[in-house]
Amino acid sequence: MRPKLTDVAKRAGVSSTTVSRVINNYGYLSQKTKDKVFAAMHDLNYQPNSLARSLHGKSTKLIGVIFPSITNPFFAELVEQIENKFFNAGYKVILCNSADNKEKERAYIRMLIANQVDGIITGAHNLGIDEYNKVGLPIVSFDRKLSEQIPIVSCDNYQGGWIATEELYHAGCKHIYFLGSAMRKGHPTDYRLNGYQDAIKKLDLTAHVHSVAFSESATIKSVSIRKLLETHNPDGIMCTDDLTAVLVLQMAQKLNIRVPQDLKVVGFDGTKFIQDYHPELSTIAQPIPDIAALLVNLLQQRIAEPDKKLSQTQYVLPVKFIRSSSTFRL
Amino acid sequence: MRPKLTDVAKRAGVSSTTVSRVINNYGYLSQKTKDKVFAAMHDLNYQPNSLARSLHGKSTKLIGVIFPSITNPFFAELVEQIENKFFNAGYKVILCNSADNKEKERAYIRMLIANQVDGIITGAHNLGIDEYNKVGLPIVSFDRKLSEQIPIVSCDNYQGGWIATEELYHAGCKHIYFLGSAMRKGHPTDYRLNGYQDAIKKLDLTAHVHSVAFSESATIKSVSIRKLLETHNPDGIMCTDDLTAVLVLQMAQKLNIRVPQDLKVVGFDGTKFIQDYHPELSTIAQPIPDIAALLVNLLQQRIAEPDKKLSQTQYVLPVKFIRSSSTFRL
DNA sequence: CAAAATATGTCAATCGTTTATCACAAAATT
DNA sequence: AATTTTGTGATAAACGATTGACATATTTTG
Repeated sequence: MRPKLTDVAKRAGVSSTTVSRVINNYGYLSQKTKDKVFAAMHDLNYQPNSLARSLHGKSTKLIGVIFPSITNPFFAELVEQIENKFFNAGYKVILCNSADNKEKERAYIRMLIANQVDGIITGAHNLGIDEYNKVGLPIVSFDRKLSEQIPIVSCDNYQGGWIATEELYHAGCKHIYFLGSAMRKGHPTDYRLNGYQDAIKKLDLTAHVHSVAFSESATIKSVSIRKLLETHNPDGIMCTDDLTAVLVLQMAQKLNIRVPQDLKVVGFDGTKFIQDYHPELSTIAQPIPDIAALLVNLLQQRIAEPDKKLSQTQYVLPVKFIRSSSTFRL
Repeated sequence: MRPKLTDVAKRAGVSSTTVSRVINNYGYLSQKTKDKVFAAMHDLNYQPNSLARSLHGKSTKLIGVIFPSITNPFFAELVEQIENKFFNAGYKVILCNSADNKEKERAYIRMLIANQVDGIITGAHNLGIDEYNKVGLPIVSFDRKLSEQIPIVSCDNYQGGWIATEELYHAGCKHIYFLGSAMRKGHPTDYRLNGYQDAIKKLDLTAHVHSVAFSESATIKSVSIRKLLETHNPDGIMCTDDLTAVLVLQMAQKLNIRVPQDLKVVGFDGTKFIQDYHPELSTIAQPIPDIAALLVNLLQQRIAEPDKKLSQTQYVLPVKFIRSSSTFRL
């Protein structure tokens, strides 16, 4: 059996009250007693049972982090940074992969509530606003409006769409296509689409929106991309994410379309992973470390003062264009 | 305040004992009472406090999953599958990224113990055997021997190293290099190296081991790879992981070395990610779904019967060679 | 119709820790 | 020498749910 507080007390030859005082560092304590107690804790390899502490009222220091998946490098990097920052702040992260599944997301939220987490960061987008509203816990959302009470952090998706389009134009493209999941109401890619559309209008070009669901497999996406490349004649494509952009580059090579001469491609996300392993791709980079830091800070604030009125509900962080050889001949 | 059991009882007009009986489904219960209680639970959006339940003796249904990082697609896919399987079995996963940091790993283990997790799956390799031995919890290890009491699951690393070498040889290579992190005692890549060395010996070739630390950044690895390609003259390289292999392909292209004509490359891991986004890479594929399933099953067994003698301590799963255009001209 | 099975309630102990209250010394300060 | 500060202990009530013991209905069954 795991040692408990009374075992430590016995071993140290003090009362259990004293041990608790040492652990929680309150009241009057002599250095001598502290040392004795710490020694006993060490000898027994004692860890206070956090269930019991939390049950009494102390917070659990547990955070639920819900994202659709972690196999997408963007989410992986974001989640890893979030996890790291929370670890440094003494929190533990329960990983929840919602897998774009409404039921799973709902089940996760129930589970998180049951486990008395201190707060939730969610980057999943399946549930309705009302469901999130009645959670009754500090929540911070990534990239999607959930309710008036829930702060949202995102990059400047609109600006990203705009810049990508403009960059393609300045690189000489006249037939610029938008490729990605379009028209899922409230979805962040919508803003990227808006940015694209407005830029196209300003540039006096025609908009071409080619839709592929974000959740489709790479193979299916590739088929759709092949069709796009073969039947239409794009000279520029802005993709709503880097992985789709990589598939475009792949297909272009297969079809002997020269990049960037005949076709220019811009991605979106700009993970460290893509920069390392697909340095040829021009992309709109989201500031992942900043996003993670802000999400974590905001949630900690909400935890500290749950009832404080939100001074701001939207936090939009700037994106950065990374120019590389998929748009620009070096 | 979150509703508690007594609130449900009050609302349903029954005793708290009855509510508990409904929740835990024991004793005699009429359908009518059950319905009333469920309705009350639903109305109040009640979730039993799992801290209290666990404190009483019920298990926490929490599992600690420790891996160095999740930005590596291999770990991401493995962790995602592990998380999924545990979710389906009613467990929650606490994500622990050890970041190849001994102190962090130690801190995580203490934290997991304090949180009364039911068990741990670890794919991190920093701590000594004795530290893992005194954890006193069901543990299953991925790819590394931790102690006699801890089952290990891994793919057949030796066989993988052997096959990769043989495939390069049969594709015509005479100067086959081993590229990866070598010589970290007890590390899984050692077995891959052994496989390589034994195959080289059997084929009457000379072994060339080029070492790059797994943990180095992509840029530093690339510098090392450039040197390898420029100063030695490999016509075949077996890499200890796919990402390193991708860097080799990148550098080969930059140096105008034709693949597979002048240089053939084999990776290791064979994630879905690499197959989708680097289909040109030949690789030794680890059976990720099987590994995940086995890890989860074994841990569940250990949790169910912690004192049962281990019938087997090593589980080695077969690897599969995936032939593609980095070794074979299509 | 008596006995057994079913259905619900009351009460109290328990899990391991926190924390408040009271008590009592010993040490430090007036 | 009297008072305050400091250090420690004993006791008990929480936290929220579980569970066993026991009591008491109501329904079913032979």
